[in-house]
Amino acid sequence: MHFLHGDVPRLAQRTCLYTLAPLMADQPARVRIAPSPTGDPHVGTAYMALFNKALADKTRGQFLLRIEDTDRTRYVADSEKQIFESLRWLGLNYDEGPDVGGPVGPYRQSERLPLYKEAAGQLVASGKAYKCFCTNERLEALRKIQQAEKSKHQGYDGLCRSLTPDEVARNEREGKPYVIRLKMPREGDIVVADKFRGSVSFPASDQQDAVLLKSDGFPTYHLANIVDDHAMGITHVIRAEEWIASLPLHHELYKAFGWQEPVFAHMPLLRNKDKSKISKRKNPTSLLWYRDAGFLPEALVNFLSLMGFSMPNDVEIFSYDSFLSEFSLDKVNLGGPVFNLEKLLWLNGEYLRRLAPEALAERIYSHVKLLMGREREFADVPEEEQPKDTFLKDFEQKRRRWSRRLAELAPVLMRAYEHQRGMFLSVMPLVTERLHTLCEAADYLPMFFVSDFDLKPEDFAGKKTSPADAKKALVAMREIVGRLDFAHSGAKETLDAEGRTRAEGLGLKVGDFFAPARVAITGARVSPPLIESMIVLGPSETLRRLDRAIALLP
RNA sequence: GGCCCCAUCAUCUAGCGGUUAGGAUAAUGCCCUUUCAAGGCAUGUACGCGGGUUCGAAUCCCGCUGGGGUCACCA
Repeated sequence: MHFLHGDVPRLAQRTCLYTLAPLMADQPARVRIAPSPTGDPHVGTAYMALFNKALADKTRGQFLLRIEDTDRTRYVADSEKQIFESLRWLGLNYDEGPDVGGPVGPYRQSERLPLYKEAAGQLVASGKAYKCFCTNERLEALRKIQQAEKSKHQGYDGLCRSLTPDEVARNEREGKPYVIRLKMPREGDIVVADKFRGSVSFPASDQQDAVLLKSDGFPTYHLANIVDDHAMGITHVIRAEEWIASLPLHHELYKAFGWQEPVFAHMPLLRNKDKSKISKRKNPTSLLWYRDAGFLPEALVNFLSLMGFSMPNDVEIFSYDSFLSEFSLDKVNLGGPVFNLEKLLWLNGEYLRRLAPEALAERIYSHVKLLMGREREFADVPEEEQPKDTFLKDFEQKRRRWSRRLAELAPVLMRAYEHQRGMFLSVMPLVTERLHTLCEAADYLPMFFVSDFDLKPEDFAGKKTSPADAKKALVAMREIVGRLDFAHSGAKETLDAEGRTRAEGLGLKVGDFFAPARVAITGARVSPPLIESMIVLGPSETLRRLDRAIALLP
């Protein structure tokens, strides 16, 4: 028998959790996300929303949205609305929330202020918390000293904890502002359960008496969070790993109130390329960015579910429903996943390619509509504001250019979709496999609806071919096209075969023969397939473009 | 720095004591090809290190190292 080290108690705890787990899995879970309306809706919020919602759906429970707007200094007016919209865009709908209501509302913390005040008062009355009159100056000075001394204990020293009732009363009479702090234990370890980790232990001596109620009467996150989670019947708190450090405080708060603590499950943090916590400077973090760039919501959700979770049999492309059928909290991988935009781009392309022409056309139409009138937003940005990462910088530049083009052409493209539906649909097969994002359609779609290319003779010359060669090829091509029956089912093969014959006759490589026509027809060297494009455009437009190019060349 | 978390290819990951360590993205090469894609095929690349436990460790334990998070009257 070997009973070594300290692993016996830990094992015992794990065993205990595991035996409880199956029982709990069948209970409907009430879960929530609690974002703050302080800026653009964050990709991390969507990530947490996904895993929370999955647990709710899996257990036939409820998923709620609560707005944590207790910080008046960081409040951003539009933010809340954008959170609603982004979650809806992603299909991560919530059962209860500020804009949909529910039985335990209000779902906005600024509307629940009396609750927190009362809760804090209750703790003061029961001796679990106390009023602290320390000034900001004192706190700052304290912090400075602690840092200078590299003191083991960082944080509030608990001075006001020992104030007599008389002193408290006098301070209050004098109108001194105060905060309410929780009395944290000072000895021993604080051990808290975490669904993924078994348990996490913190030395109590490292803890400080945290502020629960600010001097402006607003609660801190910690107080509001616990009061609301309890009042709203939250059973599982699935949140980001950055919250582990406040686990002891939350645990002590539940204890102080005498409430049952929810199951905590701390998910890994999404990371930048350098492994640091995902951030605006190093990665697009705004959900609005992903929508504007033309990512499909289902692809983004799929991608997010790949962060820390994987399906059986190496399946990587799957719907939310199939994700759900396999989902389980204990399949979550705890290593911090790097958010890899390149892979998301690939995945989005996969989704795009699986869309039927009608569906793709509709998505492109909606996307163009979304960008309409927003040209100025997509103006080039100065070098110093561009991302440092070369891949991202490059993509961002292209994305701005694409978005600008789509925004400019929005009226034309929307009219085309509405009034030339057949033509619009027949273009879809030609662009679909070239797309990774919807905005990339800017490179392939417009040529079918506008022909104002600004071309010069040099544009028709190749590496080894002259404008004169180009002219010869174009004239030959015009001849072929002029005779071609566009309506015939074999038109493509005919044109291809005749083109090859003529190329040989002219002593040109097949590629060099078709290249000038490509420029003439599509306005670019890189384009959708030439012959198919001509067929979609029809004989008169094709000839018009060829003639114009021929006229342009000497 | 204190405390806490984490650790399989460059990246996302499979693996839960016995595998030629699998898949995907990216990269490279070839094929297909009128451009660009998409697609097909192929190649290289990983169990951080050191101790245990065991007949046998990527898998279990400990230590180290590395990375990350957190140390507010912000969330």
